[in-house]
Parts: sequence; structure tokens; C-alpha cells
Amino acid sequence: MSKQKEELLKKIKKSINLPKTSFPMKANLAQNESISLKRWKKQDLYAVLCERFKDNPPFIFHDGPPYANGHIHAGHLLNKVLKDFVVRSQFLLGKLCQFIPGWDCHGLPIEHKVMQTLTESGKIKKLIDLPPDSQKMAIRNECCSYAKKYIKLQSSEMKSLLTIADYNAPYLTMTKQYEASTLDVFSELVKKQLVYRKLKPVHWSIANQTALADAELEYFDKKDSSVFVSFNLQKNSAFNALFSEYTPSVSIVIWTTTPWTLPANLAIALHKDSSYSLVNAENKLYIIATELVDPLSKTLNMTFKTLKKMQGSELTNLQYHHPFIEKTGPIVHADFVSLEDGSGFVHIAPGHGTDDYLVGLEHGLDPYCPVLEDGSFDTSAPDWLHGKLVWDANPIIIDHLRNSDHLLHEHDFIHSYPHDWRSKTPVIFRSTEQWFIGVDIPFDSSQDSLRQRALDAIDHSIEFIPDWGKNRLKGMLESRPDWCISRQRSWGLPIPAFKSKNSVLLTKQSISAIAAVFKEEGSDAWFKKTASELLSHYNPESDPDFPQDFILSKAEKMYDIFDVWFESGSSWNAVLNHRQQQFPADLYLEGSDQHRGWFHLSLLPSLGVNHIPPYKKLLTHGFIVDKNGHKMSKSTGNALNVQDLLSQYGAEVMRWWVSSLSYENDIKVDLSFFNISSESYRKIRNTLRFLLSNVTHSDTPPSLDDLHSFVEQIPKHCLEYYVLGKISQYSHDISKAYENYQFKHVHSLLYECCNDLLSSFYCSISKDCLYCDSLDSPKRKRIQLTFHVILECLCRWLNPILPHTSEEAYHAIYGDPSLSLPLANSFSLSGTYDLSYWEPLMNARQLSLKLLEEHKSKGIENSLDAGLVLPNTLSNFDTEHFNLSDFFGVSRVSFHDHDHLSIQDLRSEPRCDRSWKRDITVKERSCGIFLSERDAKALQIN
RNA sequence: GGGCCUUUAGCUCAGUUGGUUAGAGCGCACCCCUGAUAAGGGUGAGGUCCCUGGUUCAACUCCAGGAAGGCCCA
Repeated sequence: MSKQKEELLKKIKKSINLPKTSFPMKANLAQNESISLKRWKKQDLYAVLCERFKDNPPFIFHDGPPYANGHIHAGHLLNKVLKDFVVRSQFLLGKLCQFIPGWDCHGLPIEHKVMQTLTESGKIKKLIDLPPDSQKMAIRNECCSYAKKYIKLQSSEMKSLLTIADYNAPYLTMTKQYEASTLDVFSELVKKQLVYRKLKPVHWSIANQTALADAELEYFDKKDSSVFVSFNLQKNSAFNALFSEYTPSVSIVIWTTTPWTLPANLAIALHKDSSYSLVNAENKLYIIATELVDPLSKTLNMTFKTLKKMQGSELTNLQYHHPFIEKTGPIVHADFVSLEDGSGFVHIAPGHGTDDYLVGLEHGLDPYCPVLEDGSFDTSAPDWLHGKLVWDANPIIIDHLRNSDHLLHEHDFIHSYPHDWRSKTPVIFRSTEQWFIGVDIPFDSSQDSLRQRALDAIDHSIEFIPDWGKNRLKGMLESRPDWCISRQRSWGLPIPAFKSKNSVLLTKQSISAIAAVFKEEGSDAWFKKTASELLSHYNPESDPDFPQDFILSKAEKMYDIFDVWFESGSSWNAVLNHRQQQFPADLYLEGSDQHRGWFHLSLLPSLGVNHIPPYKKLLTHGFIVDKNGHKMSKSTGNALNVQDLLSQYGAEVMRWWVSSLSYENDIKVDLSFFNISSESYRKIRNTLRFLLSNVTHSDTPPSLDDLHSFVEQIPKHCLEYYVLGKISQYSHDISKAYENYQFKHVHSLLYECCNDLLSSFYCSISKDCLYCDSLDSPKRKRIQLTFHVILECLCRWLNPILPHTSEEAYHAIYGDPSLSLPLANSFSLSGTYDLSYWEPLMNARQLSLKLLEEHKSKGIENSLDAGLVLPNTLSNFDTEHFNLSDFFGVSRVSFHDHDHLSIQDLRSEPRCDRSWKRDITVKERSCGIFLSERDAKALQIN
């Protein structure tokens, strides 16, 4: 080749309009996201958005407060990112979506941590000498700073996930306004007589000396002694009626795995419909359920000879002697007595179990509990147990039974047993005075109970996503017991009750008086002020509920605090009513554990106060599990560190991953999954980059109005009509998917749009024109305008999921890095497009691609070496605005009479040195270079 | 032990009221391009629909039982 020609070819290459953009291929997210964060902070994006949308219809979305403890983990990431998708997509859909993040600040986990620290540092010793109020205040102050520290930490971690929210003014359950509005909710429930105080067996943590909520229990296997104990029957008239012929004493046999509860035994239960047998074993007489005679004979290694059989109902008049306490007890029927194991007789201690308590209620038995707060027996227990810890009492009681010949058998037994979730120590059932919210108490005009109202609301007024949430919440409400709302700790909101002698003051008005104090001074006031100071603005004269026997001058503060769930369960009042003046919420969105937690415990107070649920819709997501579907935990070492992920991949890869999930199920996660998301993110990014790199040649970007009128005037037979029709369809589908929180669907639509419609189709087809047409070619302009339309759409669609990247691309369109995409005017395509015209061509394109593939083995490896012969039926397409050979990716298209496609080998035909096409117009030009007509014109060469 | 849920290609998931040959993306294999280039394009091979029974002309789909896993409860 001559030098001259070489120069010429170089010049020709330079004349090609190759893509050019400032939008880099490499995202560098971990570094560049922080730039966006700073910009949003400087713009005060959240506030400005709310201001801009203040007259738009609201979407009321309420954040469930995470606990202010520890770094955020993968579960928080999932939850907060999903919530951010909602917030940002609602703004995209034109709604005002305020989002006030919250934190749950009070409660045992923090107090526990603080106590640990105080113990380790030795400061605890100084506290012990302080008066109770000061002691509690010292602990509370420590807890408060602990909570603040973690709120700050988590808040910054959540921001780094690129979430937008009112981080300047989050709601904290420990602030005075919040505490006051929690008491407002409580006072309403008290007014409606839904709150009561009662001795009741509750799960009790000996380690923390407090009652525990169900949510604070964890079940682990525990080894206990299982014992069979004989109780002698009292020889009274009922006894004689049944057993007069048997002279020795007759015993019934019970089985228990908690020997330490035997001192509290007040009854023995059987099932009235079961058969029981009187048996003789070595001249001792026992009664055992008939079905269990054989199994028991094996277990106890005794030979039983059956003397007599009777129905359980015949035995219920009998009384028995307690094996080591001077008292007798009744034999009663209970439905729960089964013949699956044991002896058919169940030891009943109403102070130490829920079932037992209910049996006791039925038969007028006290929930007697000889166990103190610290787990030791009180003075009502026998001397030899007094002061002993229940766990230590087990062997002592067993020995005692053995010595007094009441022990038939003892063996170790492993069972699942509730443990305190913080101290991991086994809990006991202990009856204590607690405050409860009754779920079966009829109230207000309808006289429906909270349970009835809740079930009705679940059936009729709450929408569930996914819909099985309904069954789940319903099942829980059907079976839940009354809500124990009191705790015996320091770090929490005091239940503002007072006592004088045996009378307790807790009325709507007394609570309101305290709420007023807390609103000014916070709940610390409870510990800093005397009872009379706290009640200084309370007037018993005007309080119709003031208890008659209460002596106000002798009022003493009571020291129970609220279950933290009552505080977070009242957030609708503090946040929706007081902050947003909007009630109820359109949506609550949390993990599926919150059916028992926040969903459930927000519903009850709201129904009590408002008669309606605090939310219209509940959206639930699953739990993060490892790649094998097993739960993640620190102890198994399979937990992910969010901070590491962020620095390795950037928040947007995480967000792109979250958007790809079927969040309603469990979510498997593994580091390799983020590599996949990362790849897929790059695909989106490169599509954006290609579009951008082909529009940045134009001087000033068209306005949105320009684009609208371009779209309206697009001729039906342009390829752009097809593309814009598809974009319009995507616009519709993506909006619908966002409206229905189907982020996974949004994700696949976005991916499909970028990959199928754009990258492999429209961009490919458009390349020849973009690169080789002259700059002012109308076709080229049309493609560029279409690219602009697509970019405006794509950036907006992507924004809720990829707020940084979409804005980065948006900046590149306009060359202005200060623009805000969420604040930009809305832009979408909505027209109806009839794309049926294009179907035969699209089908032919698929066939042609397959055919070209087949011809690769015949030497036509490059599709520009091929000509395509199409059936005549396709010849009537209007090709004025649209190039068939580009559409098929070949050099030429012709037609024949057959109905199949065929390929022409054009390798011997001249090739355009500029466009590399073997177009029919290609010939050697005056300068000695082969050019097609179009390329010659673009170069102004003859 | 109970309630709710999950189980479909190597991986992540679709699969409408039972009805031809069960789909997509990723990955993989092969190929093209080298003018989107630490990019882009094409084609293709992958399935005992967790297991066992039952209903039905017909079951991934409906019913019963079981297994594994998750959340919640006891």
C-alpha cells in the first residue's frame, strides 16, 4: 500500500464519529459514591425534595425502629435498602414520601451491656451505695449515652447505603416528646379499662431479675432431672368409696421435669375421659393411666399387677397428701393431660406455669409462688429449702423424696427449654405482680375485644404482601395471651403508677399529668422527683377514676417500666400523628419476624385507641441465610460484614443485588453473588455509557419539550417508532412494578431493556449510521434524539435503585455535575404504539441470526461479508426511514419468491474502506479508495 | 411439639384456572468483532420440577404423608 493511501485511510478513520464521553467505564463506586453523598448533603436533598413535593399526594411510610445496638448487619442492609426503594420510587411516581427514620432506644440489651461494662470497670460497686433513684439514674445515664453512640454509628452506616431520610431529625423512643406520646396511648388504654395488674406466672430471668417478654426468650436444650413421684391419697370418704377393700395406702404417680416446682404443688390433674388402673407393685398400690401401665413398668423397672380399672372422672373427688409439706390437694381434670408420656397424672403448680395457672383459676387455687426474685425459696417453703436457689434445690428435693420413699424413679432428660436471650441462662415461670393489657376485654360501644378487632382488621382492612402474611398474623393473634407490658429494670419508660398501702393509682388523668411532666423533662423526672412533685398538677377531685382508698399524700412511686414493644408499638402516635399529622400509614415494611413483633404490637395499641390499624399495607421480607440456606450468625462465622462489602463493591452493587431478590422468601447470600451483581451492574453502566458517548457530540442537549415533540412526530415506519414504543411499554411496566413494590421485576425490566432492546438490538443497528453518516444526517439526528429520550427515561427508572450512577449519567447528558435527578422535571412516554407492523421483521431477524451462525462454518464469519435474501412478503416495508441491511446486520438485503431466508456470500464484492460494508454502491473513488455512496458523500469525495 | 413459609437447570428465580416439547438471567461451551475494547455481538448444551402415595384421560400444578431449611411460638 502506498504511503499516500495509508495517510488517506488514516484520515478516513478519523472522519468516523466514534463514541466519546466523560462517563467512565469503571464506576469506582466505593470512592465516587461519597461524592454523591456530599452533594446530597449540601443540597439537603431530602428536605428540598419534601418541599418540592409538598403539594403532591402523600404516601405515608413509617419506619420500624431498629435497636440502637451494634453495627448494621446484612439484615439491616436488606431492610433499609428496600425501604429506600420505596421512598425514592414513590417520589419518582410523584408522591410526597416523607421518611423519618427511628431507633428503639430503651430496653434490656442496652442495659445488660452497660451493666457488664460497669461491672468490669468496678464502677458498679459505687452505685450499690446510692439511693435507689440515684442508682437507677446513674444506670440510665450510661444507657442513654450508649444508645446515642450507636444511633450515630448506625445512622452514618445507613447513609452510606445511599438511603435518603430525615436523618437530621430521626425519632428516638427515648426523647421526651416520644415518651409523652407513648404515655398518651397508654392513658387511653387505661381509660378503656384494658390495663390490669395481676399476679400471674411469667417467664422470669433470675440473672436479670426481671419478667421477660416472649420475644426475649431463646430455646436451647437443657439437661434436667425427670422424676416419678408418688403422692399418697388421703383416706377420706371418697377414698373409701373406691378403695375400701384395699387396706394399705394408695398413691398416685406423677411425672415432672422440674422437681423444684413441687413445693408449689397445689393440685394434680388427670383427664376425666381416660382410663386409670390401680396396680400392685411389691405390695404397694399405685394409680396410673391404664395405657401407661406397660411403658411405666419398663421405665420404673417394676412389675405391676392390675387390680382394678376406673374412669378419670371417678377419681376427681379424691384428695392427696403433699409428699413433704403438711397439706392436701385436690385431683382435678385438665384438657391438656395427655397419655403420650408420664403417668397420666400431672403435677399442678399454678404459680409456675401458664397451663397450671389456668387450671388453678378454674378451681380457685392461688398462683402460689414460694420463689423470690433472685430465684431462691422464700420462708413459706420448708426450712430445708429456704434460701436455696431453685436449680440447687432440684437434687435436694430429689434426695428428700428418695429418703421419704416417694421417689419411684429419676433419670436425666434433655429437652428444649426457654432461656433469657441476653444472659443465655434458663428462665423459670414465677408468679409476680405485673401489668397487662387484656386482649379479651370488651370495650367501647361495640364491646369487641382487642383480639376480635384485630382479627376483623386482618380479615377486612389490612393488605398483605405477600398474602400469606395474613394467615401468619392471624394465627398469632388468635393464640396470643394477654400482653405483659411491665419489666423490672431501669432503662425504660416508667409505668407511671403510684401505690399507697394496697391501693394503686393509675388513671387516665394521673397518667396525663405525668405525661405532661415527661414532655417537659423526660422520663428521668420519675427518678429525680418525689411522688408529690410528679403529681403536683394532678387533681384527684376532678378525676372520676381516682381510687377511693388511695391516700395521695402517701403515694409512692412504683418502679415497673414498659416493655419496649409498647413504646415502639406506639410509634404511630409519636411519629404519624405528632410529626407528620398523617394517620394511618400506607405501608409498614419489615422482616417476617415482625408479625410477632412490631406489626403485631403496633396493631393492638392502635386498635385500642383509634379502632383502626396504624397501617393499610404490610410488606414483609425474609431473612438473610447463607448459601446453603442456613441461618447466619456470628457464632457460626458465616455472617457478612456490611462495611467490608461496601468498601469492596460499593453501595450500589449492594442495592442492585437487593433489587434482584425475591425478598418475600429467605435470601441466600454469598460473596460470589455480589460478583454476579457487579457484572450485571456493569452491563447497565456500559449501556448508559454507549448512549451517552453517542449524544455528547451534539452541542446543546435537547430540552424535555424538544424530546416530547420529537416523540410525538416520529414516523410510524421508522425503527425509532418501534424502539420508542418499547420504551413506552417499559415506562408503563416499570411504573407499575414500582407501585406494587416489585423491585425484582423492575430489576429484570431494566436489565432486559438495556441488554435486549438496547445493547444487542438498537445500539448495534444504529452503530453504522452513528459512526459513518455525516454529522448532520437526519437519520443520525433521529437516533441521537432517541438516545436522549432513552437516557432521560433510563436515568429516572434507575434512580430509586442506583441513585448515584443514574445521577452520574444524568450529569453527563448535560455536562453539569450539580444537577439533581430526583428534583428534575418528570419525563415519561405514555402514548400507545402499535408494534404489530414490526413483528414479521423481528421474527425474520431471529431466523437470519441463526442462519448467519450456520454460515460461519462455511467461511462467512463476519456478517458484513453476507447478503441476506428475504421472502418477497417482507419486501413491502417502508425503507425510506430505515435501513434493512443495518437491521439485519448484513451488507445487503434482497428478495426472492421463496418463503425461506438465504445467505449470499459477498466476500468477493468490494468492501467500503470506511464502513466495512459490502454495499452495492461501493466502488473505487477518485482518490483510489473504495467507498460506498453514503461514505463518499460524508467525506465529500466523488 | 405447633403455626406460617420455602424446595423447579451448576447458581438465582418465573411458571397464570391441572392440558402440546417446563421458561428467563447468570454461569458454561463454541464462534464473531477489535470502531462500546479491563467492552460488544451470535449460537448452543444443561431439568427424576425434594421424596412417597393418592385423585384424574392428564399433576411442577390438586390432596395426604414424609425429608431438608427458614421465621415465629411452646
